[in-house]
Amino acid sequence: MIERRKKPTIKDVAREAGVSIATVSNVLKGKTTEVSEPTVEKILKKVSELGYVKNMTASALASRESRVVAVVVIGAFDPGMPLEHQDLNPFFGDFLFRLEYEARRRGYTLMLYAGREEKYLNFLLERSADAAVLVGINPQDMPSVVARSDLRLILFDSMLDDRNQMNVRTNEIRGGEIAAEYLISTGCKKLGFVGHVSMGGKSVPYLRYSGAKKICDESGISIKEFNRVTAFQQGMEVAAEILENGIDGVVTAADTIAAGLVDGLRDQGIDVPGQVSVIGYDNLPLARLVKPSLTTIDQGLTDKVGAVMDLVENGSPGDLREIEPRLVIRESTR
Amino acid sequence: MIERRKKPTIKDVAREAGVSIATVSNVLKGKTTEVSEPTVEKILKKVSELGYVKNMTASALASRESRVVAVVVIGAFDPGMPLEHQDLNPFFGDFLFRLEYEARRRGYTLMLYAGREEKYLNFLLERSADAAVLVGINPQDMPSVVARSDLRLILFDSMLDDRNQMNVRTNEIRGGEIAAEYLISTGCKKLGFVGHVSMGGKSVPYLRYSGAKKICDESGISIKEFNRVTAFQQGMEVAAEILENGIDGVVTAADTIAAGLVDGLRDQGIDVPGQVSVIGYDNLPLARLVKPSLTTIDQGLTDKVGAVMDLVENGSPGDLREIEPRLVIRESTR
DNA sequence: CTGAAAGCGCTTACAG
DNA sequence: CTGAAAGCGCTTACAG
Repeated sequence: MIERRKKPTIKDVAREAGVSIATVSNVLKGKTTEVSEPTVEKILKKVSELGYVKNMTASALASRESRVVAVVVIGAFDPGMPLEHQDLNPFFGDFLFRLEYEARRRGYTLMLYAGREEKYLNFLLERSADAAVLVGINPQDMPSVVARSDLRLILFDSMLDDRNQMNVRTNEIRGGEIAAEYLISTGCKKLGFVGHVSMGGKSVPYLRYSGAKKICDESGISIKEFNRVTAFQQGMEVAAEILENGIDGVVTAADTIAAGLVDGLRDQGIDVPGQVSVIGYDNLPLARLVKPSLTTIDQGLTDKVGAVMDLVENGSPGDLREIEPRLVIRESTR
Repeated sequence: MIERRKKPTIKDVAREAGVSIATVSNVLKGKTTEVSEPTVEKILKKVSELGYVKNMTASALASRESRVVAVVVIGAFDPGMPLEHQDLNPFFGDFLFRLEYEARRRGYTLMLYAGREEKYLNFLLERSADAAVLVGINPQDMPSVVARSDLRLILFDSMLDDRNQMNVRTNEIRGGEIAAEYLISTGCKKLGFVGHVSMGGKSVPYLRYSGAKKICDESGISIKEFNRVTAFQQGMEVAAEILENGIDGVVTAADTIAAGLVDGLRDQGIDVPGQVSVIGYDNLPLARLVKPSLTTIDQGLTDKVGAVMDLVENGSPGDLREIEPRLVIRESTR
């Protein structure tokens, strides 16, 4: 590399300003009440003259505060699959960029981990983040070592209540209820639910399903579940089964599935919403964009991301922030 | 927080193993040739007994190697817009997750910056990353301070040649050529190009356009440009203009635009590809998923991400890795 | 109000 | 083959 001037350190600033590095350090972190006005001015002047920027690595080591938030997303991306067959749920990108914005606004930087389960432990332990956000984590994916470390752990959309962790999620049962209520109110007589329900009570899709089922039971309407992973393709493939079962209203666990289902139904010559109503989940940007645009459940992502950062900054073990979902009516329902 | 055992340090390992911390450090970084077999065994045993994990912050400070790669993505996300109107190009998510996988495979962690231009300078300077990947950066977005710092800079899909930086990109001109050649070979008589061409020769869309134009000129076929930002909505809105101009083959600068255009054309009762052929760019997962599925230009993302990490590890200033694009034929062309 | 000094947990010549 | 010591660039009581 080309010869370059070394980056100035706090020592350089101190020397130039004729003060000690302790004083510079105090000024830099805004403890200006403890330092006289002229000294502050002198230091700030030198800081900008020299183009000094604090070395966060050194700061983190000394203060034990890194202002880094680790984000762990498991299973969003399957390295075993060729890229062209990856079907990354756009939710993860939306979530990440939105969280990054909120984090930076508050002076934090995001570190990303998106590998497979077994290995995120080391990542969390060796990178001294102030907090870690675990997205969609299952109990079996959470090594007890992590649960016991002194890292602030924030579980996002996870079904793992533990008084040592913090949780942010949407009221998923209510989301399922809202979806079913709306379909029934628009005249649907036989409902279906498409999502990854096989994992039972601890999974998000299952909770959405159980909310929908509760409403159906109360209304004397039948609901049939179709166990499918969150992916466009899976939604598409389930279309035939929906028809065979004479279903006229479908609650899905994700907009991606719903978009696939709508396409699948259209391929079979079925009119949506004329013959079958479909309701998505998440209110992703794509929900507006597909044809017909999707009626969906907004999971309140903006609020959730804010809640995550609130907990990063001021949360206590056991804290739970549950956001209420909201129905967004578009064209895929009657 | 609950009372917890402190994390063991290299000192604890050294004490337990009865050696100096220097020896432990050597063993941990695989310099086992310099240490006797029994000592290595003894140390490794204690490491796993104590559950010792290296503190990368301290390691980075001492060695000046953080094994962190900073990723800077400008303008993918607009914080000023409400989330439900965000139209984040899924490309960014795909790119990020794919790069994360490749980085982790090689022992690196990703840090993300996705804010606005002016502020990424501090981020880059205060977080001592080993290298920074700047995605789709324009000359005016690159402060000279960054260009001059001793950070390894890798420009991705950027049009900023400088012998101090490294570059990874697709041969964009060739991509445009391939697209136009194919449309013409299938019988299209009048072409259109939709993309953000207004920035001229230094922008990626413009290069794609100029490749297409070159082929058209050689074949005596006309091509009209439609200046649109990369977004589904924009593709949709341009449909009417395409028809007014009697165009029967469209090259686009992105799959998202192409998907919007196809929907827009269908809304107007036009058959794709029967009446108008449309060709995308990027070969995103969504290109397979929309109806009709998109013929598109694969930009070789897997190769590009590999090239990025090659440069992070072994690149020299001025290095350029240019990946050749590839035509992927699906249903949106004749 | 300001500074000297110890310390954060590592790495790196260098001496033996 | 192994260890003592200095140092990375900060922060933090504490003394004056």
